[in-house]
Amino acid sequence: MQITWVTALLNWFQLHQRELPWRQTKDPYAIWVSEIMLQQTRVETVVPYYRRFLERFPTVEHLAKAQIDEVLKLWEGLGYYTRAKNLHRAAQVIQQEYQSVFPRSHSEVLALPGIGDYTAGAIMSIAYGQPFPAIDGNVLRVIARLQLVQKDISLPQTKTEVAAFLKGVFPLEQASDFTQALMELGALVCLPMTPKCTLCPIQVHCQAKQRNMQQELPIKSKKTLPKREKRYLAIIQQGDKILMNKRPMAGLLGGLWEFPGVESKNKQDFVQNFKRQFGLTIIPKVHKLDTSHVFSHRIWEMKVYHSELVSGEVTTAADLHWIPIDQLNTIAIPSAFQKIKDSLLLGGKLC
DNA sequence: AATCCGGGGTC
DNA sequence: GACCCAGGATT
Repeated sequence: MQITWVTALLNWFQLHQRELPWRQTKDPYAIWVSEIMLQQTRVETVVPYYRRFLERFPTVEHLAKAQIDEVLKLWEGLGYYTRAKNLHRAAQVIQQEYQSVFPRSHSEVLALPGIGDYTAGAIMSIAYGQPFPAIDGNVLRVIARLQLVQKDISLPQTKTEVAAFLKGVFPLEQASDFTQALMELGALVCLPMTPKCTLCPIQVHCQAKQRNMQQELPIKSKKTLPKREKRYLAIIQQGDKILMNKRPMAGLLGGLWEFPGVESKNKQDFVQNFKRQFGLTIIPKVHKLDTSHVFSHRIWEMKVYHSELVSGEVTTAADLHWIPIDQLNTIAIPSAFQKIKDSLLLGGKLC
């Protein structure tokens, strides 16, 4: 009996898997938290966030009763902040609908906010040992090469076909290891640009390698280029305090804090838009610094002005607060503004 | 099916 | 710079 590629992969995983904090548990809550953090985010980035999060919120109930602001603070710098909000909401659903016991069925897990096909499959297989495939970027790449999938992997249909293929080969007694092994192979060996085929445990089964097409696969359509946005920011100080705006919960960087700013063409436009957005009349005084921040679909080119507050009534659209400078580290500020915050802290009060 | 939603590592 | 990463929700 010839050894199957599934067995070869599982054997390789036993020998070469990394020691990761979420591999020391089968607690579905802990697995869930790790999978949400790992969405579009590298393992090394996640590890310290994961440890802090599980220490602060060791169970669903701890998370369910937390304030969203504290959850966002723990998520600060990790990005895709909707993940944190959905995690929090789902914890409350689990508390109320399931008496704080993490649901066991695929349909119930899939119905939780923030859990899609991938994460549902990952939880079902990794935590519960059930044969549901978890198809992420790693798995799509591995299978595209193994099976010579020459369709665009960003098409939903391609994912459906990969799911059907995986269901047909799923090892029923080792569902957890199989799911993790596929992703681990993609992360350590079957790399996007320069796959390490000589180290690959399933190289003899790989159709792409047989044809020397590893570099061409998978096929992925190009994403649209990010839009450039000119953004003017106001640093407004009164004594030891600085005026900060809490962004609306929905949308970009929702619920996080910013130095109040507006998209504007030029300095005059800045003052006008600022008045419209925040209800405050300001005079930009000192051009402190220029900085840019790249998002997936947007580039902010920011001009930062120390500004004088003249007058105004705060609009309901804004959520402005005077924050003591030594308490800036207690609110959730996204990476886009960290350079500005640092320059403020270094520069002291009168800059 | 297309678009929005972050941030950081790598080459 | 370009590419990618343990994707999901919305329209």
